[in-house]
Amino acid sequence: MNINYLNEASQIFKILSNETRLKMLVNLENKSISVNDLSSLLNIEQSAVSHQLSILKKHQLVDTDRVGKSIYYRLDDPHILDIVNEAVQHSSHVIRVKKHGE
Amino acid sequence: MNINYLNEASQIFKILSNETRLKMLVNLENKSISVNDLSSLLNIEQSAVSHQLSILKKHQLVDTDRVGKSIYYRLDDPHILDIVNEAVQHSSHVIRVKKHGE
DNA sequence: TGTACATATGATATATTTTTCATATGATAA
DNA sequence: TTATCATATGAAAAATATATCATATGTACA
Repeated sequence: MNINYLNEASQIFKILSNETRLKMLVNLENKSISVNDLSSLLNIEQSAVSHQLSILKKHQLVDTDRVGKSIYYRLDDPHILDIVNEAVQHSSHVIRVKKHGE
Repeated sequence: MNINYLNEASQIFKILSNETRLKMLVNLENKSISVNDLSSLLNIEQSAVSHQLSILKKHQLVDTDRVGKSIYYRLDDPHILDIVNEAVQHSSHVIRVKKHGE
């Protein structure tokens, strides 16, 4: 394991450690969504959504396009979802093991 | 993407979002290490090490064996390193792209 | 131009994490 | 046994992250 990137890796995990941001990324998997739409979709107020999106954008996980008055967000780096997937699989596995004592 | 596990996934990412804990997991990849040894290895005081290890243990990423007076920690779920690896690869890729504008 | 809509941003409040300090617990060996 | 070493733990302090509120910015359209 290349230990030099552990600091960067921890940054990535920090970004992914927030359920709201995860939901955003997953929802953006195959389409762009405007800030307002994300806000109502996730049931989180606009300002909070903007703040979180700015974090994702700062770290180049998403990028934006303006369409009229709206800003549409889209994944900038779909590979990030592979990491999310690994974690989801890990979770579902752990939960299965707990339930059935495999 | 199975959206039901996003909460659990965010928990995992929360654990992995701390560089100290990442270093611990990576160092434990192929051997057990005592608390004291981890403390001097990572240059972090014993109490802080114990606190972090207890988090890892609570989430079943590590487990312990007592040897004499020492407690040795070992990975309980090596699969977690696959997730770390994905993130490390992501980081090194992003950094390469930044440097060379691939 | 001015009004409304969509989003961003800064400051502050709130919540969560991490470290530190003091001390407890548990095992070994004299 | 008791002195010492190794680790754990609880409480408080320090550091970070997140949400909220007020308001600024930018665009479209009457």
